[in-house]
Amino acid sequence: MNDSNASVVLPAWHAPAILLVDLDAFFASVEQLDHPEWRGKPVIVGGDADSRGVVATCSYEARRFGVRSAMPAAQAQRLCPQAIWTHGRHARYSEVSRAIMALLRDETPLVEQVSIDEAFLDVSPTRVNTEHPVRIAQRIQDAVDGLGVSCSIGVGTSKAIAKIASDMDKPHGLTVVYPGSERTFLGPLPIRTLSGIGPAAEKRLMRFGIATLSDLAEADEGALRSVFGKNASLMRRRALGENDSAVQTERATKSVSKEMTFARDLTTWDDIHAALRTLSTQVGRRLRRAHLAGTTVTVKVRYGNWETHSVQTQLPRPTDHEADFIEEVCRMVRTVWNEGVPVRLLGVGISRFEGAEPQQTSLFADEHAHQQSARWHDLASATDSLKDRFGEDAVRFGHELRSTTKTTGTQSKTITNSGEISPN
DNA sequence: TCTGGGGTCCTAGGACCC
DNA sequence: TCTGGGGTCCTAGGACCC
Repeated sequence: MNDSNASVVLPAWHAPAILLVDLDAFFASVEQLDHPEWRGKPVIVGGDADSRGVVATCSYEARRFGVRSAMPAAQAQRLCPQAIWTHGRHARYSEVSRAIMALLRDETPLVEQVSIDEAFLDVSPTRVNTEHPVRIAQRIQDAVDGLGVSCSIGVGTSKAIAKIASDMDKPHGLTVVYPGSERTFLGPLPIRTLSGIGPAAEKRLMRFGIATLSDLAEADEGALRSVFGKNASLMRRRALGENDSAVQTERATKSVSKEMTFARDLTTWDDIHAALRTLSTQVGRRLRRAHLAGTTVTVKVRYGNWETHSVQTQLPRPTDHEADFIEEVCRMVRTVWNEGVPVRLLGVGISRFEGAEPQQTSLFADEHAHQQSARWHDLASATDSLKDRFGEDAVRFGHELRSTTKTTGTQSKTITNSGEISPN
């Protein structure tokens, strides 16, 4: 099933063909690309052990020590003390990712980007395009190599098969499941390999004696319904290797959020309030950058004991500005937080976007409110562009200064609420 | 060993309406 | 006066993915 020799004659492919392209240890690979001295060494991208960080990605050299994604940084440090640690440079990863996604779109417009490091491609042979899917996969793998990173590719007749196949031989694997061999390939695999089955579903399926994908394919309807609800028949079709869903080229954003775990739990309203303001401001910026305005505000609070609560409410009209939801955010947190209770994490999110553009202030709103809103809007744009040019620390409102840990001094400026900019 | 952050989707229960 | 039930919307929580 593994094929990497371009001169081999390939069996005919008269069926849908889906590729899943998965970038290998992506963040760590980009770091090794940019730091040649780190190549061949264990590299871990993630947060600090002393501030509750976790591993985002690690190089294959680090995986040999048992380090894994999402592992607490403290544990990873014990397993691999000699690892090179680095914080993520998300902008750089996005840049490399964009270059790779562009390369994939040169092969076909039918690309579904699943995440920064994964995409499905529909390369089904047609009358116009008769090229063999495996040839396309080989060319993509070479092109990605050329950019200095590597990928594993799964080729199959459905997204579920392509996804599982891409995982079978990492890194730099090319695993092909030919049409007609779907059941043989999937049948013996453990249920957990199927995307959509996590620890909870696995446990419940095991209680019904369902351990493999062939068990799942033959399982009792009622059992599947009790585990998957309305998705029961979809999951069965996936397990059978039947067509599950088409490659979707576009997906609208449904929510924008920002959350933060604190190095040490917060216990005072002053600290919580300052954090909520910072989070709300960051959400506002993201909304404006994405040209989205929403009406649902959600806050999330996780206590020191890991107990987590969320509260949501509706705004009277869609907004892309924190000034319109900061008060609600604080009010909602007050409804779940009791004085003195340690807070580990806070989150703020906006959802329910109807039109793409923020709504104009109503013509019937009073003039003062209108001017206020327009001023906020102008101020927001000015602030956003300064931060885009000079970085997140370039501009701070008075109320944000309380919660800052570091300011650059030379470039730091304060913008007052009336819109004046003054050096700190 | 002490558990991130950004998302999507589903479910159950209650409110409300007809 | 007491009763049913369907539909829809909203909220909170949780599973899951990368």
